[in-house]
Amino acid sequence: MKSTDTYRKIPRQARALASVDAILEAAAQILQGGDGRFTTNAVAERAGVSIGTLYQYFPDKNAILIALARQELSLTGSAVTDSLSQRETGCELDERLRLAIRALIEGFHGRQRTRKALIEALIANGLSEELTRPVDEAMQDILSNAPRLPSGTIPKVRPVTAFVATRAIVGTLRAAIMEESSFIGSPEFEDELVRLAHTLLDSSH
Amino acid sequence: MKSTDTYRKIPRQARALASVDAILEAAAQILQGGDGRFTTNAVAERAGVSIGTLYQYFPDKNAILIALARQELSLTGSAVTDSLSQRETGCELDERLRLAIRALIEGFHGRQRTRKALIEALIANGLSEELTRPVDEAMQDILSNAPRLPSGTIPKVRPVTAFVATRAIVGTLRAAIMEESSFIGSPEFEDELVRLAHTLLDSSH
Amino acid sequence: MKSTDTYRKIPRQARALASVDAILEAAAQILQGGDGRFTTNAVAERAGVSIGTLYQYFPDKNAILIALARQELSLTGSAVTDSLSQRETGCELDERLRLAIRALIEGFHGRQRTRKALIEALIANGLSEELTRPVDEAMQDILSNAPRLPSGTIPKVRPVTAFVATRAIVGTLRAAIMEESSFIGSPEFEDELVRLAHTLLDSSH
Amino acid sequence: MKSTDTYRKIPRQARALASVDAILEAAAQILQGGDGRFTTNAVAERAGVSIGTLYQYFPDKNAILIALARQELSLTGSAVTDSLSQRETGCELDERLRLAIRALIEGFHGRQRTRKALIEALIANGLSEELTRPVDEAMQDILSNAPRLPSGTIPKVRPVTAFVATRAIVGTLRAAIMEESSFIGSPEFEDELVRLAHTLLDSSH
DNA sequence: AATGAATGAGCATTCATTCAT
DNA sequence: TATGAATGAATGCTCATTCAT
Repeated sequence: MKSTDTYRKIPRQARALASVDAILEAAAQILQGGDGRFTTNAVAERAGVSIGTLYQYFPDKNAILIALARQELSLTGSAVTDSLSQRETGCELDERLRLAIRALIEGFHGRQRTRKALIEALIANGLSEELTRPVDEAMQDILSNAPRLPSGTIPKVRPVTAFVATRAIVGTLRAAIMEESSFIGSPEFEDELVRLAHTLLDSSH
Repeated sequence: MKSTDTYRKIPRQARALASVDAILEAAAQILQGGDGRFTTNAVAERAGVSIGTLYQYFPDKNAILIALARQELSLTGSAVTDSLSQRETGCELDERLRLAIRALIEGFHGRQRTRKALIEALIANGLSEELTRPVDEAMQDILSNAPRLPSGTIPKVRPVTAFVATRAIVGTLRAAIMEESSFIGSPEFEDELVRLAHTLLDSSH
Repeated sequence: MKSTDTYRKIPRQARALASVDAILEAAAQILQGGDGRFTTNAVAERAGVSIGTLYQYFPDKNAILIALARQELSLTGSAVTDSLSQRETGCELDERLRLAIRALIEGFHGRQRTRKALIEALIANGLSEELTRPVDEAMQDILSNAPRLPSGTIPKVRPVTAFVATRAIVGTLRAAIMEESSFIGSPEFEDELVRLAHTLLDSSH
Repeated sequence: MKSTDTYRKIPRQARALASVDAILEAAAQILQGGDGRFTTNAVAERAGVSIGTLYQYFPDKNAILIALARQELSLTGSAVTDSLSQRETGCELDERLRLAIRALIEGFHGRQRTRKALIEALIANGLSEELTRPVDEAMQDILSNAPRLPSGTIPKVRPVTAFVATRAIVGTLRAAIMEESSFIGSPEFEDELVRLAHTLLDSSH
């Protein structure tokens, strides 16, 4: 039922690349539509591609979902770790943290309806781990490569703490998306999340 | 698309009540099974009841899911608000908060696999709001009936803060369940959540 | 599939009669409603009677339909033949014919929606002969007991002619009902049908 | 409830056309069979086609019925109007009328059992208007394009008259089919209908 | 007699996937 | 490579009818 390989064949030619892109874009659009119409045939049709071609590049329906999820969420993870691993001297810890949170919010912000549908679709197809994995990886990354405190010491963060902190933040963001909350764009929302994030670092005291 | 009424007819005879219970129990078991076998026919069969009987009490498939969700999660919400609204003199704020968190964790704790599957099924069937609603109601409840601070003043909690706080806690719990994390039973987990919860009350400073 | 006996048991007690009446009335009402909700359970419920009781008096669903059809259409046939067989001297043939047509129209006129639904239901349940039979019987009746012409001779009407004449008239009425035509109440409509009926008698020239 | 579009997709390949034909032919045969077995699965099976293929070309069960009805009755309407609109000089009015009636009868004549079942099926599925529509259109056509009288004047036919005339004729034909009457093939039957039809034209006197 | 809970065969429809062209 | 016709297992749901109470 689960597809381990995302792509059936690596598309080499320009034409093939265009097809894959069209398929993913079509998938995103249909997801955005919101009606329960996310079928392989519908995706192919919207992509202007035959259903046969679709199956040339994706072994099954889930593969499309996974590919789309990776595309949509990859920025997110890297943006956060990038922000956190910045080592420019002038950059205060507080500021770096805020930037990371901001990157995270922005990552989740765009194409909100698509993301909501994507999350639902992933879960509906038994691929919820596909959602938690990147979060966990980011967390591991942060833990092993944590930003130094002003004192220069590396904070010792317990696994539980890390778990709760990451899930709390991502869970809040996910809830905001799923409930189509208008908070998500506001500065107060960012403030609250930053405050939440401090929990992570303050726990080492 | 959505089923507003959970039950089609109120069961009067003992026989009927037994049927409804059997159906819900069968639903829980099948969900627990984890295969994508949650079909009305499968539920009826496992309940030892005909498909017709099933539909005598539930207007459609979703209604079963909703009824099960309410049964499984109702304790949760009320347990929390009960804990929070305790006004025994000797009971410190900290203690009350901890009790509320504990109630929440315990509500989510039992039958973990069933709950995970239930959550997935609710989302897969477009009923994700059924998950957020009780949380939101609890939040409203807390907001309008907040525990007094030691000083005797009622803390003014902004909506954003309340939103973030509730979603952070529930999001963490949900993640713990979905990832089948072993943290969920540990005291440290509870500690971390309590610390998180303080964020809500401390925001009025 | 077809029910030859309309009633399972002849209701003797007042209570039983009331039940039967209630059931037929409920059936008529539901038919009138027009939504495809004509189910035995729905009829029983509307009649304020249990489904078991319904089956005490009607062997199957079709029996209800047939009983209702006979009740609704019996007047029609007899009214026509009554009109046609009047032998009062002062009554001109033309006048008698008009009265017969009028009786027919009036028979079809009331409870138009119910009749339409009844016709549809009868056909849908393979009971279309239940509709044609009374017409045919009336025709036989007329043929063997035709009104005398002014000259005192009995007109010789060929079977084909009788067939066409009766079907033309009833067919027109039925169409008017099925199409919910507003013509059905107008005097011109009556005039036209009378003219049509003359075909029958004039054919013997 | 009603299917406005008869076809879901227009068949392009020869294979597809063959499928559609097979489905319609199978539908006709099953209808002819007379058992209440007109199910989509039965049609597909008899057509030697998978149920999926059936639904590729027909949006729902009713669409099959409608398509079949149009195929079976289309000739009818056009044949009549063709006959009526003939303007060859040598052709008398009487003759043209007779030809029209003959076309109508022939249209209804063939495959009598299929037609009976088709009519029943249309009505049973709430598509009775599908039966009256072509008649009404033909009537409108005749009204606006009536054959000239010998005198050269265009007869003014009142709507009621047209209604009664068309319904009388079609109603008679329908009755003949539904009752499986043997009259339908006889010359006398045609004569009677022609006489009936004269009613329409003679009404302008 | 009346009740109403239970039954289950049966049906319309969907959609991921294949494969001949 | 691309196409799209074909597949068919699978599913949600209805409703006439029975029978224990």
